[in-house]
Amino acid sequence: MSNESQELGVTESKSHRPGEWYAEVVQKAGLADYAPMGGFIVTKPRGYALWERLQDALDGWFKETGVDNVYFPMFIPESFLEREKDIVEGFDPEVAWVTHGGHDELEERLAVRPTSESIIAPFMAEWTRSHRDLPLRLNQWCSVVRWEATETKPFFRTKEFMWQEGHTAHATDEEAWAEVWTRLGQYERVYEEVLAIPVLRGKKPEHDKFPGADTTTTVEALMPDGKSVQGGTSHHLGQSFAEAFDITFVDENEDVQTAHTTSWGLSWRALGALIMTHSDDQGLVLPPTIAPTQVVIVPIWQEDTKDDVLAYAEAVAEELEAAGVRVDLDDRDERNPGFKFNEHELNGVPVRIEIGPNEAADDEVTLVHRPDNAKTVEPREGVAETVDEHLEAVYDKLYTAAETNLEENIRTADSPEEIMGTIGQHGGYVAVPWCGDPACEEVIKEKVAAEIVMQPLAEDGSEGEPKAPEDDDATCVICGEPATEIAYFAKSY
RNA sequence: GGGAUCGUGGGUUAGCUUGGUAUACUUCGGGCCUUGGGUGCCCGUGACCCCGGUUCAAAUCCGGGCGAUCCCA
Repeated sequence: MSNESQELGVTESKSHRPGEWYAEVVQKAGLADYAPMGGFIVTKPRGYALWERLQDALDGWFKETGVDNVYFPMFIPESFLEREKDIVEGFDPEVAWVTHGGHDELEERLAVRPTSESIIAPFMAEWTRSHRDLPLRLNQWCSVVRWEATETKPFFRTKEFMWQEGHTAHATDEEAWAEVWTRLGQYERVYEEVLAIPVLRGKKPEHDKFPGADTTTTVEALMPDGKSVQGGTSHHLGQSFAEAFDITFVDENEDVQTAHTTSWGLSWRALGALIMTHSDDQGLVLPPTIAPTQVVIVPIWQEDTKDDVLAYAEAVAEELEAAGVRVDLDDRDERNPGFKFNEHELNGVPVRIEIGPNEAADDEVTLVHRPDNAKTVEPREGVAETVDEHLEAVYDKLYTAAETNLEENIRTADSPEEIMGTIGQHGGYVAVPWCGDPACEEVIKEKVAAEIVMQPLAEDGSEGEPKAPEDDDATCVICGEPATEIAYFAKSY
């Protein structure tokens, strides 16, 4: 930075102080502000635009695969919430309650939804009469509130957060499983194809499932500081919700059957992962897939070249726009190019095109990649195609870097001490054979605040069995009993 | 759940130890200058987180709250 007193950009270091750095990027790149109440944020236009792109992608895939959008009230009567006991117990400590309407106390208090199973399920029950009504696939885009006392972080953990929650009912267990895998696959896809973040897919250990679920599956992303983020979850709810809320149907043989249900959700925590994964000490870095502006053109002129340069730049902008590129021509007169470079870097525009008298004279454009400042001079001819190639190259750079980080940070261990030592030293995942006893996890958790975040699955299309260790005689690294499962330990957000 | 640090114009910050008129940069508005990495000049707007206490007097000292960040469980 040429002038230390000008702190328009990011001043914190990602590697040394990730917490402060993250907070600064979020604010200075104009993604969000802190709200007056602790734990809430105000999502600004550029931040919300990211959410909208993610939403567009997922929503399109949902609709292609038989899901209809709906909207249920944000308030849930207490009596509804109580119908599924695991939900009550699971969410009780973090439910926000409405007790008054105007000046009058309500007869029955209303929960601000922490999740909507208990208000959607009764309606699914009403709407499901025969096997012909199934499968029933509903989704809603909304916010939910979980009044956690723990420390909050914009997008990663806020008391109110935006998400989508899908709720489905099926005639058979197999169909419900197929649903669980479809949605988990779509979550994996949104991370890998839109956010440029590779993920691990697996299941949560039994004691860490969604309240009331039979199985909770998850995609986990590894952050550069070595902590794991639960990127999205897809739950097989078995028949417990269907029983509690009476979701039954008459089958082909005129017998009454209980449905099998699923639910699945992905929140704006995905944006937290996005920001954390790719951004650097210059500010935000975004993959072109999700960047509100994919290309910024910065014209560089002298007094006598201004008209020519601008005309040339405008023509390039128009051509790109016509080709469907989200392009912005930054022709502000009151800023010099250096200022603009810095500003667009802070905001995470993936590709910059510099156009000055030299480019205009030689029928060229200069392209610069945001992640690594790689500079290329390309011919003006066919600029739209060239830009597409560069956008793809930027995506690949980001994905490859994240993939390398993930691959290099999955380790193994032969003892509890080694698990703790490895996580303490490197962070990341430590994969070990595990007997399945939560007490063994507790041993690690107490000492280093790392837990089992994920267990790889035996195979897709299965019923969520965890993958077994390759060695048939494997023993639990912690207690020495026979181990039939593999567990990934990590610190988590 | 426990501990630590911090809170001054929109952003960054000086002042706080030793109480007395609040410093500068930047942004923003206006004017001039002109442009290959935060350019230069002039003018203007704009702040002591909240509540209470001590005091003639509080940004400063004390207590409580709220908020932020970090560390540990």
